[in-house]
Amino acid sequence: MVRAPCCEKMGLKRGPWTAEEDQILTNYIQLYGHGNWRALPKLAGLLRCGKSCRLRWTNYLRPDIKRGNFTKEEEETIIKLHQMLGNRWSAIAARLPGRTDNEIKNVWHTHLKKRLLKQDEHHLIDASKYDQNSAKEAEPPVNFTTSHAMSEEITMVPVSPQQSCSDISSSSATAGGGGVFINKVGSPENYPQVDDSFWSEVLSIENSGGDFPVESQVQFPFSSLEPAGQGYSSNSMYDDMEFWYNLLTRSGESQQYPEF
DNA sequence: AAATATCGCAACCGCCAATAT
DNA sequence: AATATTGGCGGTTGCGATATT
Repeated sequence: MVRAPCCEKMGLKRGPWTAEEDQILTNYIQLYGHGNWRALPKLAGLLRCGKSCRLRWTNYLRPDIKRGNFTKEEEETIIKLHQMLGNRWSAIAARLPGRTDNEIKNVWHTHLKKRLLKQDEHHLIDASKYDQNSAKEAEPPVNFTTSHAMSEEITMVPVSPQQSCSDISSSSATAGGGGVFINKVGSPENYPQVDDSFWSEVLSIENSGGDFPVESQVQFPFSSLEPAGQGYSSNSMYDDMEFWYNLLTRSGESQQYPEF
């Protein structure tokens, strides 16, 4: 099937919105809602395509949008959620009231990603200093961690043994050969791992019904994450987002995230 | 002061899943 | 069941503002 273009280019305006257009769109939606985005511009008297109207509304005009700079707490939340969820901006935005996926995506690309890269470089430098200083005394295990789980950029960063303890606790790590190694990023098995106590608690909840309401019980969205023989169904009744949010919030109760 | 580079953000594009017919 | 339509998402681009040379 050949999909019709989103909007006829002929005669429809593109580019930045004027204050007048904003006003028309806002007034119309406040009066009639936005049942059908495709029909909306015609009904409202706007020379825009429906997609453009929807984007303008959801990213800018919606009354519940929080404007202004992101707080430190919001930035940290984005970083943590990005570690868990990768580039699922809408899922991240769902946990940041008043912030849009577009805004979060922009902040990530323009601020947070660069900041993390710089910090990774610092870690690299520190680690190399550590290696040089300690090489004469003993061979330290070469540890690696990454602060960009599931992102498009994979940065493998050697860390000192002391540092690795806290870092690895909230990252995806496997021990072996005298060192700790992070799994490759990008496949389900590389998603966040938490310690055994977390999983055993989850399993006990699942098996017993637990103290938590049904809605908040952790489910496994990926069959590859399911503990063997536990009888989990891959077609989870809850979506992935709920799973990761539960994982994040519950694991965060007892574990410290790495400092950024 | 002018030219150039970089940054930040709004908007667009193409794809896909969900829904309607 | 097949096809058409719509909404939503993530990636990318374009452009004005600001910094640097």
